[in-house]
Amino acid sequence: MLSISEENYLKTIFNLSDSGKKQVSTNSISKFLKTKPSSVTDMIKKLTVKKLLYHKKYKGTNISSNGKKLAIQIIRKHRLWEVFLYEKLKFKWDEVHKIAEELEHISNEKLIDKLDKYLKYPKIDPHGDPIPNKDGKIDIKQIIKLSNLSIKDVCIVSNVNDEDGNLLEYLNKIKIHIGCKIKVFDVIDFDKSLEIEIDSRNKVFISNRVAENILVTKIN
Amino acid sequence: MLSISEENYLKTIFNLSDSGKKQVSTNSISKFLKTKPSSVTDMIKKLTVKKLLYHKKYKGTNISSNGKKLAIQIIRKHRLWEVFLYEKLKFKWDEVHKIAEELEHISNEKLIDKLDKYLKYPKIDPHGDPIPNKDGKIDIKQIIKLSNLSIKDVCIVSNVNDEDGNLLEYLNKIKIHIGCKIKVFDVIDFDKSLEIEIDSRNKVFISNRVAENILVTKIN
DNA sequence: TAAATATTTTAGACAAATCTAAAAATTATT
DNA sequence: AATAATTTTTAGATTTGTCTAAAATATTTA
Repeated sequence: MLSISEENYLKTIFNLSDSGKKQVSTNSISKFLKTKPSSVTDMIKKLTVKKLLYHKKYKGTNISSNGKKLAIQIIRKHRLWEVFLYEKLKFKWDEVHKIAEELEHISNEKLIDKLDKYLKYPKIDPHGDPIPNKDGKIDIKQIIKLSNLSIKDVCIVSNVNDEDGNLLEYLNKIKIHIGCKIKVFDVIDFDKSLEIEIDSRNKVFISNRVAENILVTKIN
Repeated sequence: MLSISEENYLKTIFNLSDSGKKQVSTNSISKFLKTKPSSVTDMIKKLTVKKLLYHKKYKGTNISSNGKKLAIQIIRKHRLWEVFLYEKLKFKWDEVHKIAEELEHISNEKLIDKLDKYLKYPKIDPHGDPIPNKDGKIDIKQIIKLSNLSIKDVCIVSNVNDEDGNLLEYLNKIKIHIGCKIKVFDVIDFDKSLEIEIDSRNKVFISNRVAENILVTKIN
């Protein structure tokens, strides 16, 4: 069993290391967690003894495969709770993270399994981030243009072309933002414009030109 | 803001004092929380400084009105989470307490308000205990005989006459147990027998004699 | 490459929540 | 009422996670 502090360090190191690929510096961890570098060194020592990290003095830290497994399970819990808060309790997209930071440390495997089932095994959280399954497997999210989707496809907006102020203004008006869910209702053959529904609420038509500037991840 | 430990002590003292009526001994707290009496003394000192308890050396502890308010809010959170776990996640009646012990310490007022709304403002938890409302008010639960209810009444079993083994065996067979929900579908004029539905599942008839030996709290 | 700067670690301190052992106060027993 | 038993408190120690200040190491710059 890990303490809440240990879990937070592990999760941070996993994230900062780009899912375990890169080394992480003591300073970057301390900046992210708003603790002092000396506290980070202490915790790194502890987690290294527990074989969750690799560490060589002055050389940065790597997460071990055991550490990775644990970190992924914490992230899984975090994202499942986010879905619950957003979909069931109707929290705003930007309110869920803070609360999920607390809920993610509740440790009860059955609870998470049942929550997962209750939410119908969601693949992504309200921010569009993928939810690892029980075995820690993460569906690689492939980012594609909204214009590439077909009828009945559902996706989450992961990015928009932010070079054009007019486009941003327009997207804001029709309430398309990063993290929102879009369902394609129709693709008009004539001009490849799309009839879409945004966040299960407003249905609008958008031109192919606009759809090309919205990057999404498919979720069905 | 209270720590998890402080919250647990406060809740325990509130419960052991019979909702703030009686004095609580150091030993009884230590027995309940499985800590040493010396640890209890330390915590009592701390909570007394915070004006949540009254305490005179060697004379036992009383909860203050501020302490009572906080304790009731913790109990509210606990019981609302129990309803969520039981009704939505389909946990068993006897599994919810342990998990709610963790969830009750999540501190976010909006979360509890939204959870309350989502659960449709339940008045009792799966054990039949009343859920305080946002203002800390608790509907006094009046324990009556099941035989006193009328058509469409809904209740929670709070007690059964356990002097008769045959009765217990029968109740077990038709799955009536403490904490289960019973809806009265019909009252037969002829012999005052009842047609009831148990836990939204099995519908059965029971005699007036049986209904007189089941104590319940009305919840509608 | 030597000096300056930045990063990381060590050493020692502190607060919170617990513990053990012993002292003080209360309650029960003879 | 004196003694025994129990309860409660105090005193001092321990663990966890943090901190500051200083030392050690690494990196950058002139």
